[in-house]
Amino acid sequence: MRTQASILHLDLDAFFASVEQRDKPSLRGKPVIVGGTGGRGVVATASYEARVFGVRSAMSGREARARCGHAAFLSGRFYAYREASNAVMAVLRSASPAVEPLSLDEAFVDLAQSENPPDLDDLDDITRFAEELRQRVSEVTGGLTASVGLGTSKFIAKIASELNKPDGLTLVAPGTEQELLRPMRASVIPGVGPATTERLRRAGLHTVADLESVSLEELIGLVGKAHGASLHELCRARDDRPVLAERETKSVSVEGTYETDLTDRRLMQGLLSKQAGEVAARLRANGFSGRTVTIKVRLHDFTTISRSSTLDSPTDSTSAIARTATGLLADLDTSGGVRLLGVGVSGLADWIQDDLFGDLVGDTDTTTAISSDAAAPTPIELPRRGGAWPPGMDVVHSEMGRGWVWGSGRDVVTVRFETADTGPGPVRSYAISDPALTPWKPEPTTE
DNA sequence: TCTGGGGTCCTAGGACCC
DNA sequence: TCTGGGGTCCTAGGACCC
Repeated sequence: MRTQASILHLDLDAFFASVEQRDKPSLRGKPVIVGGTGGRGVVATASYEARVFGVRSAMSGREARARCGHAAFLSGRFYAYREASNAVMAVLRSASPAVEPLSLDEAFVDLAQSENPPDLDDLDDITRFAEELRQRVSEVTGGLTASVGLGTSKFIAKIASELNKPDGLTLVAPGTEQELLRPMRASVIPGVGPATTERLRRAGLHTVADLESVSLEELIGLVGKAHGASLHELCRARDDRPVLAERETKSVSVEGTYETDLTDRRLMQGLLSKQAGEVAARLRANGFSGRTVTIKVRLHDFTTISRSSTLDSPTDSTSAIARTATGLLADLDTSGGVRLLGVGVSGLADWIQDDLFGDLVGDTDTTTAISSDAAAPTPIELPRRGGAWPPGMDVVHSEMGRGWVWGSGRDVVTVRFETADTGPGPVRSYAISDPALTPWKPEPTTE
C-alpha cells in the first residue's frame, strides 16, 4: 500500500450534457438530457438541472420524459465529446505519463510517476497541483468542470472524487481511509452492483464495516472466489492496483436495439451482416483480427442469448464474420420477436492471416501478413484515393482511415494505420503477392 | 412498448491432451 | 484394467462499469 496520496481520479461533471451547454448557450442553466430520444433509448447523461427532477443515467427515455418533459432531449454529438476528452487527457498526460482513461470522461493519474511531481509528502502541495490541473482542464475545454479525488489507491481516489461533486476536489489523507469507508454502503465498492448488494443484504451485510467483520471464506461462499477475495481486500481499503497507461483491446462489437421487434429472418440476417461489416472495418482500422465471432440476440421478453464460434485463424473480413454470424443465428428460435442484435469479435491478434484485403478486392487473396513489427523509417502519408496507390489499394486507404507508409521494398509494404477513434495502430508489414501490384514504391506526399 | 452501447471479468461445464 | 489427476481451450451466461 502506498503511504502517499499519489493517485488522482478525475471525473468530468455531467460530461455530455455540459458539452452541449457549452456549445449552445441557450441550453445553459436549463435541464439537458443526452440520450433517451428513441422509443427504446436510455439517458446517457443528465445535466444537474435535470437531475433535480430525478433524471438519472441509464433511466429509460420514457421515464425521463415523464419526470422532466421540458428538458432538451439530445441524441448526442460524440465527435465533440471525443474532442473534449482528448484535450482533457492531454492535460493529464502533461502532468504524468501514467494516465489510465476509464471512459471519455474519467481517468486515473499516477502522480508518483510524474516527471515534475508535487511534493507527495505535502498534502497542500498535492492539492495545489490538482487544483492547477482542474484549472487547465477548464481552460482547454472551454469551461467544462471536473471533480477530482486524491488518495493512496485507485479505490480511494475514485471515492474521493464523488465526495464533492460537481466542480470539487477531495483529498483523503493517508491513514484516514478506513474511517472514511466504514460507514459507507457496501455498494461503494467497485464490483458491488445490484445483484451482489442483494446477496450481501440477505446475509445482513450493509456497510463496508459489516464486510470487514466477515471472514474471507464466508465472503467467498457468498459471492465467489475472485469477487470475494477482492471484496475482502477493498473493504479494508487495501488496493494496490497500478495505474495502467495502456490497456489491450480484447474484443470489438456492434449492437443495436430496434424500435419494434424483428420477426423477419431475412431482415435479421441483413442487419447482422451490416453489423459484421462495421465490426470488420473497425478491426481493420485498428490493425486487429480475431478468431471468435459472437452474436448477441435479445428476445422480446429481454432474455439475452449469445452464440459464438471460433475459427481456425483470425479474420478481419466482412464476409467471414457475416457468414459466421448468420450461421449462428440460423440455430436460434426467434419466432417471438427480437429487440436487439449484435455481432462481436474476440480472441484478437494483431496480425492477419491470408485474406487481409480479401473483402476489398473481391475476396481474392493478394496479400499476406508477414510480420507484426518493423523498423520505422521516416513516416510518409498514404496517398489519397486515386493517388499513387496501385489499383485496388486506394480502397484500402479509405476503408482504413489515415495511415502512414513506414517503408517499402520490392514486394513488401510496411504501414501504420491510425483513426480518429483510436490513434495509431501497430506497425505492420505486408507482402504483396499480386504481380499487378509490384514493383511498387509509394511516393511521399505532403500534408 | 420499462430496460442503450461498448466493453471487461468471472464462473462453470465439457472436450481434449498428457 | 481402473482410477485420477492437471492444464488448456471453448462455450454460454451473468455481473458489472461508464
